[in-house]
Amino acid sequence: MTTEEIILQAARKVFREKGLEGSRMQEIADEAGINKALLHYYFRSKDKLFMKIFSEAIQSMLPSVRISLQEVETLNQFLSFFVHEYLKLLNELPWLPRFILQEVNRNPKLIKDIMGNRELPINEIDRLIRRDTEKGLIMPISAEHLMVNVISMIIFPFAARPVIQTLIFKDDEHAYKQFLIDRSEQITQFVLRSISIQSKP
Amino acid sequence: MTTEEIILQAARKVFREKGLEGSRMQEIADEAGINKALLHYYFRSKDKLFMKIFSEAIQSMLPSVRISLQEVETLNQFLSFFVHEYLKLLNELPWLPRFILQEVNRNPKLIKDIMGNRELPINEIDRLIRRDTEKGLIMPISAEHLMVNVISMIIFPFAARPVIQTLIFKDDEHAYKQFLIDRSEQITQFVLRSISIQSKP
DNA sequence: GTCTATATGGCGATAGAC
DNA sequence: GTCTATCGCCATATAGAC
Repeated sequence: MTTEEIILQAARKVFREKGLEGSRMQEIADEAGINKALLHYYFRSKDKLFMKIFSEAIQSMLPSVRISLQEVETLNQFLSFFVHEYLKLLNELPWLPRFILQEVNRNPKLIKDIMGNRELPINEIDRLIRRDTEKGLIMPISAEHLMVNVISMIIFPFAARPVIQTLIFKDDEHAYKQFLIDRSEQITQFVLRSISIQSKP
Repeated sequence: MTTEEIILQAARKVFREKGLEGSRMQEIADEAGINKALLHYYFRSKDKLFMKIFSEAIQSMLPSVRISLQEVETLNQFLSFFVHEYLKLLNELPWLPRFILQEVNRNPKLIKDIMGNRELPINEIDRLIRRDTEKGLIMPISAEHLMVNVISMIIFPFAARPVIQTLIFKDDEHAYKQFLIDRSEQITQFVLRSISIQSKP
């Protein structure tokens, strides 16, 4: 492994845990087992090194919605797929929402700089909704509110884990882990029940 | 207004926007129109001043759930009330979720120190659910998942405003404000449709 | 490329005059 | 109580030997 890659790995770990302002170049150097000056030799400044790590994170946070939209027939299929895939990602990278929100809130320009032209294909989702509404499969609903609802339920428990764990689970870590395991199933059911036209006994 | 209150007001503004590590004592002093040394005269240290501001914020974030639980007959009533009251609070203090999450994620001990024994009355909500389930009014659902769903949908658009505004609303601020106005109605409908037993044409 | 040593600046905090 | 001046520390960044 090259020195550059060793530095990046150390920087990832430290920046994730402490953010830009909370991290020290010395700590990154220690983590990488090298000297502080080498960091500047490879990346010129702390800000430049941070931006490398941060844009990596943003990239992995933008899920392949487009792909899933193309493979899908109904809104229900799309939503099940979206929830499942997104939660799979977050279970592998549970620190992602915290890291991104922390830095973006401190410096909102970061989003535009990095995300560039990416955005959620609201129009296509809206088309799916209307098609299924006309077929009598689902109730009409605003695409924006629907997607914000779904995304909120997926991400928030990761973004606010310490608060939720204390406030709702009385700091029972095991209960919280089980909660996260059930989450995919629970969100999907919750959303589909809300938009579906049902007639249950 | 006393000097102490002037300082507190300046500190609120600066800490809210930049967090503990992002704020400078000099900036607070400038904002208050006084000298840096006076801050230390009144509050000894930056940390002590910050904790004053932060615990204020936490207190206002804990809504009067208990009160609304006592005034309520059915789960539907409770949820409508809860969503409405919470969003009313956040519309007055939209910076609250960002501020709290930012600091809590950096230092998770803060929650326990400040919130002390407070927690969401999950057991009472669970009792409400079971009562209405037996009456055939609603479907059975986990109280934890239900409340996390509701809280997520309420808070997340405030906690992640910059991201959502860019990703979903293409930075159209007017559209985002209208979205927030509709939010209370939309969340309530979304939740009640999901848990209710319906038979619609 | 990698190190040691040092420059440079900024910040929290304190001393002490008024 | 409020100010000016300054201490002491720590963090980023650079100079320069190897």
